[in-house]
Amino acid sequence: MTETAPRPTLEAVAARAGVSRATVSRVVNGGDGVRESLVERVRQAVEELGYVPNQAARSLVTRRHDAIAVVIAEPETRVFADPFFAMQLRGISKELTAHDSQLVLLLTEGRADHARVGRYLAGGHVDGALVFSLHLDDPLPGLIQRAGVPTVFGGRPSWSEGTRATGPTVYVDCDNRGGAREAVRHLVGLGRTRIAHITGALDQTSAVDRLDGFRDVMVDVDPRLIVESDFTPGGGERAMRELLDRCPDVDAVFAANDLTAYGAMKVLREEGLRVPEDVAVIGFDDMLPVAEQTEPPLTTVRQDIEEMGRLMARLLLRGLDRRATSEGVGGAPSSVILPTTLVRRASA
Amino acid sequence: MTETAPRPTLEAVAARAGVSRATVSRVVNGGDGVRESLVERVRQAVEELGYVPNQAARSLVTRRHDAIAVVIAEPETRVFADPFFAMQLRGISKELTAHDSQLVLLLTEGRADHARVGRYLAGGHVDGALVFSLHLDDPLPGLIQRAGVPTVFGGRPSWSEGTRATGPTVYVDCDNRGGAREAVRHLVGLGRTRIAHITGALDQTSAVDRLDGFRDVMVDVDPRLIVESDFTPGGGERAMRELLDRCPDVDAVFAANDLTAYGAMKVLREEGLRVPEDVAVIGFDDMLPVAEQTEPPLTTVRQDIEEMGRLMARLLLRGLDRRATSEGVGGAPSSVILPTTLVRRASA
DNA sequence: CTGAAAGCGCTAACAC
DNA sequence: GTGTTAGCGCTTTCAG
Repeated sequence: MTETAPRPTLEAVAARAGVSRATVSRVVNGGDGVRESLVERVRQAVEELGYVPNQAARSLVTRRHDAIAVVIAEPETRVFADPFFAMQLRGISKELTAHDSQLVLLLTEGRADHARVGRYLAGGHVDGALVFSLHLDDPLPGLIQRAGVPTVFGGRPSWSEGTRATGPTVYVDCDNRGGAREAVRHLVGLGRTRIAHITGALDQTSAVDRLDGFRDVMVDVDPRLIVESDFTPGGGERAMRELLDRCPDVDAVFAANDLTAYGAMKVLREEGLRVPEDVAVIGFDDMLPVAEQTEPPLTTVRQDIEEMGRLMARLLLRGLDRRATSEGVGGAPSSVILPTTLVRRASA
Repeated sequence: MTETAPRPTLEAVAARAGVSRATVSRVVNGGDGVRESLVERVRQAVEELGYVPNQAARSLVTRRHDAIAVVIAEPETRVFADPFFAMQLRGISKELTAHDSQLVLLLTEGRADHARVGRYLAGGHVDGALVFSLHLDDPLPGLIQRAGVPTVFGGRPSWSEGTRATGPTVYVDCDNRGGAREAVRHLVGLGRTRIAHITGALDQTSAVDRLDGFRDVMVDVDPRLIVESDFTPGGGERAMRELLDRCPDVDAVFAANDLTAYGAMKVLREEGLRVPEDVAVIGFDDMLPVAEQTEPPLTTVRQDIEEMGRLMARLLLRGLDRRATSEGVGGAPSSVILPTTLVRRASA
C-alpha cells in the first residue's frame, strides 16, 4: 500500500512548454502538423513533469477505451484442467499489447453472472469483446451479441451456420474436423482396423467436429467403438474401460484430447496392454506438459492455441479500426480456421 | 461485429423522470436522501431507457476506476505448466465482482514489457494492483511499488523482511515452510530414514521456504539427499535420476510440488521401484488434475489457491476503501499466511 | 430534500 | 501551424 500522488494535467504541460493545450494534445497523440521545435519543447515538458494522459478524460470525448473484454464462461471444470485458456490469453495479451489496448478479464460462473457481464458490455466500457462460448446451450454469447458490442468468438459457436440479425458471427477455431481425419487416417495407415474414438463433451462444437472427422474416415464404423466422454482424464479412464469391455479387440484409440488420451493410456497400462503395440493411442491439442509426459510420449494433433488467441484479438482490432476510419474498407472480417498438424511421437 | 447504439445519458433519464440530473445521480449511486416516490420514478426511467452510467465520465470526477490490475510476470514456463494462476485468477475475480470492480490483466514477458506496465500503473488507470512476483531478481515489483499504486503481492516477495521506503509490503502466501515441515514429519512418522527433497526453482521464495521447512525437520540431513530442480515434471525426472544415482538407498522423497512429484514417480516406476513400498513420495499444492491422476494417487500438501486469490483482492479493496473514507480506520492491512493441510492419498 | 451550476482533463472543430 | 472554444457525461458543493 502506498500513497497516490497528484498527476500533472495537459494544462500544466502546456504552461511549462509555453504553448496551448491543443498543441500538447497533438504532440501527445502523434504530433503531426506541429513544428518540430515545438514538438521537442512539449516532449521535454512532458518528460520533466512526468505527464501521463488521463484515460478517463480522453475516453469521455473520443468514446474509445483502448480496452477489450475477454469473457470466459465456464461453470467450473475445464478452465483449470488444462492450460488452454492460459495460452489463449497469452496470445490475446500479446496482440493487444502491440495495439496499446488493455485486457479486461470477465470470468463468469453461472447465470448469476450473465446479467452482470451483459450490463458491463452494454455499458460501453470496452471497445469490443473476445468471448469463449464453450457450451451449446450457453445463453451468454447471445446476450453479448445483443449488447451490440463488436465481438469475436473463440471456437465455433453452435449457431455459426446461419447469420444472426446482428450480422455474421466471427470466430477463430482450429480445423477440428480435418485434424481428426488426419489422426484417424494415420491410424488406418498403421494397419489398425478396430479404431475407436473417445469423444469430448458433446455439448461443445470442438467435440462434435472431431467426432465428425472420425466418422468421415471410419464411414461404417461399429457404433460400439465410439464412446462418449468429457475431455477429462477421469472421463478418459472410464471410457477406456467401457471400450475394453465392449470391444476387447480394439487396436487403436483416437481420443478427443490429450487429457483423455492420458486417462485411456493409464487404463491400458493397468490392463497390461502395451501402447502402441497392442493399442495405438492418439490425442488432440498437443498440450506439451501432458503429451510429452505420457508413457510413451503421445502422438497427437497439434493446434496452435496461442496463435488462435492472437488471431482473435487481431480480427477484433482490425474490425474496430476499420469502422473507426473509412467505414467498410476491405470488407468485414470473417472467421478463420487454423490448420492442425499431426505430431508423431511414440504412442501411434 | 455489430453496430454500437447511442447510449442514453443521465440527462435523458432526468428528463424522462421529470427531475434534475443531480437527483438521478443520487438515485443511481445508492439513493439515500431522496424521497421514495422520486427514487421509484427514477428507477423506472432508468429501466425503460436501459440507462447505464458512463464510467469514463464518472471516473473523471471521482478519480476512482473501480478497476484493479493483475500483473503476472512470467517469462514463459510456469503459467501454463500448472493451473495455478487460473485458480488464483478465479478467486480474485470472484472477490472483485462482489465489489463491482473490474479486473485488468497485465501479462508481461521480459523487460520490454516492464516499462509498459510501469507506465500503465503510474498512469492512474486502476485503483490498485495485485502482483505476482515470482522471481527473486524480478525488477518489476520494485517498479510497481515506485509507481505509487496500492499493491498486494501474491507470494512472499524476496524483500519482504524489511520495510521499503514506500511502506510495508503486503502479501498473501501459504505457509510453505510449515507445510513442508508437516510433509517431512509425516514421512518420518512412516519410519523412513533416507528422506530426500527435490527442490523447486530456488529463485522463488516458495521453493526456498519449502526447502527451509525440510531442513527444519531433517536437521543433519545428508546433503546428497537434497537435489535442486525447477517445479516441472521434466525437472522432477532428472532430479530423481540423479538422486537414485547418488543415494540408491533413498526411501522417501518430498517433492517441491505435485508436478515434480509426478516426474519423480515416473522415474521410480521406470526403475522398477514401488511407491510407496520402496520409496514414499509426497508433493505440494494438491493440484487435483495431477495429484489424483498419478499412480498411486499422490499424498500432498494442500494450499487453497483460490482462497489466496480471493484474499489478495479483499486485502487490496479493504485498503482502498479505508483510505477513501476516514483515512486510517483499523490500521493498515497486513500480510496473510494461509495454513496448509496434508492430504493423505496412497503415495506416502 | 432537490435543483442549479461548476468543473473533472481531454479532444476536435473552427478560427486566426 | 497554432490557439480558442465547446463540450463529452457525470458528481458535487451550494443554494433554495
